[in-house]
Amino acid sequence: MNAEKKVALTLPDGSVREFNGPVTGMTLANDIGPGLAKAAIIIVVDGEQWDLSREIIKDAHVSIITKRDEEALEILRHDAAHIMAEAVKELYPETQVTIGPAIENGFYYDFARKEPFTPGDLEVIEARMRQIIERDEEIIRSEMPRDEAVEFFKSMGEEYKAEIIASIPDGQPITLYRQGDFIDLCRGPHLPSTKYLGSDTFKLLSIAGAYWRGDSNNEMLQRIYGTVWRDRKELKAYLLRIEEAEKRDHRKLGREMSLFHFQEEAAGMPFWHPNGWTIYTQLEGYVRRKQIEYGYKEINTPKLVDRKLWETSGHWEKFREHMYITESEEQIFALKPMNCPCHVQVFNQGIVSYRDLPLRLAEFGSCHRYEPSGALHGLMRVRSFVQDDGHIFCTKEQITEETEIFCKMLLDIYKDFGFEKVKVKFSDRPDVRAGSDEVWDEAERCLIDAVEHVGLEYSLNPGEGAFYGPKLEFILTDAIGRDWQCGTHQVDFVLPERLDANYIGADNAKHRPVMLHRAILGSFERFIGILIENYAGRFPMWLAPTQVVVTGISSDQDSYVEQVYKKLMEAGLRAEIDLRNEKINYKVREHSHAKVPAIFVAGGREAENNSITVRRLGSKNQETLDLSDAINKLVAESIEPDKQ
RNA sequence: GCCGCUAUAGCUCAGUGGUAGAGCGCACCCUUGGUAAGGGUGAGGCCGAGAGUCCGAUUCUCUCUAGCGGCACCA
Repeated sequence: MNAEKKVALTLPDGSVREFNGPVTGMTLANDIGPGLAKAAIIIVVDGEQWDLSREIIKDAHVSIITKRDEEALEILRHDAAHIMAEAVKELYPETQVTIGPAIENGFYYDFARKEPFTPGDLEVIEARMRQIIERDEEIIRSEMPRDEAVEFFKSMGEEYKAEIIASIPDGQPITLYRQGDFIDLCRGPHLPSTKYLGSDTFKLLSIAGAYWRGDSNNEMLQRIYGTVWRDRKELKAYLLRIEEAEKRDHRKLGREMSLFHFQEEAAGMPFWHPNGWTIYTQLEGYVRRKQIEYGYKEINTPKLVDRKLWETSGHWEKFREHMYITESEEQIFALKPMNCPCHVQVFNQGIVSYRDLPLRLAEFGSCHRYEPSGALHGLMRVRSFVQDDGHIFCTKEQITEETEIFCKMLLDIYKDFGFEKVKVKFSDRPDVRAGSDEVWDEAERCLIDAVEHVGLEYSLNPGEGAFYGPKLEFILTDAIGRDWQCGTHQVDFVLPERLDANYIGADNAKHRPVMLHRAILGSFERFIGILIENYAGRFPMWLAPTQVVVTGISSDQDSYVEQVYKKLMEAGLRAEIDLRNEKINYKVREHSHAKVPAIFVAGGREAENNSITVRRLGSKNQETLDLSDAINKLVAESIEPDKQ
């Protein structure tokens, strides 16, 4: 013992524990207390996560991580992936394992196997995982020289693993983890044994295809997704959360509320029903007013444009496979996939003076793009859509201010839908780009300055800018915590050049304007999809397709109900009348399911004294009001947020 | 586009090698009922499209189309 070097470990509270020689995390935990030893899963040694069984041979700052710690979930999820791989290898030995990381809410593992996995297999695999957990297999770390490791996995028929090892840079140790008969290449760290993963804290969710190494040129593997939590309660809560999200699915609500539909003959192109179109036109009117407020001029440009323009703009070369092309009298046209070239055409009419800049042109531009069939997803990814598109033509000196104004406008609009939290991603120059470094330096600086001025925090997307300029992406968070990238703001030095846009400067010479491409909603289709899910179909009064339904208790009140309906319509409300021969219970139930925000009920009493009983969606309370008061209240509530 | 699954009434779904069924919705009748389903009767289907096997296909096989879960894509 004395021959060994002493090891002093500093704990997070600053206290130091000394040991006569190398010590494992588990020994340390036991030394501190048996409770901790039981709860411990890994140890952080000088900022690096280590297995508890690994010997610490020199002085270090350490902290023991238990199941309760934030980092624990990732470890548990990663281990679940290994346990699943072990189960799959036991059940289907012909399967090759590839990679299986922890991800948000869970994990996946990609397998190479001819036979497809079925949903039934998931249950079998899950049952075997529980057995492996019960076996409480010790998870043992070891290192192996790289060539030996390659040979080792090759000899087991694990070609993919061998390929991964071969691609690990020289000098990095190859670590293996063994649990039972299963050995996997892994960076670690792992739990001390399989039992640390609770047998009722995980669930396998789905099977999906995934390309080897994420490259569509490679073969497709089978991916199994699972979710893992600290305990049974957290798991149940998560599964409930998935269910709740499914209830909000805009495709389901779109059908139930008759907002829109899709059909085979126009895949990816929505057919808007009266209810959905009401939401759409309300939204459009709102954005139109906002655009006027922020100094835009609205225009409208052709949907079908000759190929020559797309050749000049560069789209024919870069974007052709996404464009719908048609021919008429030997002329080739394309449905516009973007509005920018047309906006430059408007800018180019007549002569623009520097005094006219910045010129802000907006269009609710109807675009078509041929999206890959597998990408289509309800309203969220469509082939025909309308952008709240805008292009600002300005001088380089105006970029910062214009960007600032745009950020303020975007925040202003998002706030009206309850989206208070907005994240910003800044994408700077890509490797392949147009324009000099000086121009990029300046443009990037302008965007950052603007974002900082309005007090937004941003994260960097290195090299993700467009080839024609840097960009900002704006991400909102919906009512159930999901992020959606909607807004975008891009600097473009190239298109004005290609389409020969100029203005006359104070020096009486021609100059090239800068173009800023920008959108706030992105597309109306997608934004409405997001709104449907955000509100769970319960739209605020100003957007609700039907704002109020008026109905009677019995047919004796029919004529009064008709009077009320007439007054509601005269007040400009989107009202419906329900004179069906049904009981009030039935009608309340049905209109509640339809998510109508207000139900006006008239019985004998109300008809008698010119009042109405109001029931609001989501509440069982009823309130009887004087009819004109009730109508005034609804009218007030229906005012669009920008008019309040 | 790729892998897997799915396609039956307006919706949700059951079912069968001998051309179909439920619930809800819809229509009509009875019921006039005070806030989340009153009762009865009835009408609805080329079982996604095309081809093949078979005496016979909604059912089995293949192709296509669309949808779903992912992957890739989102310039």
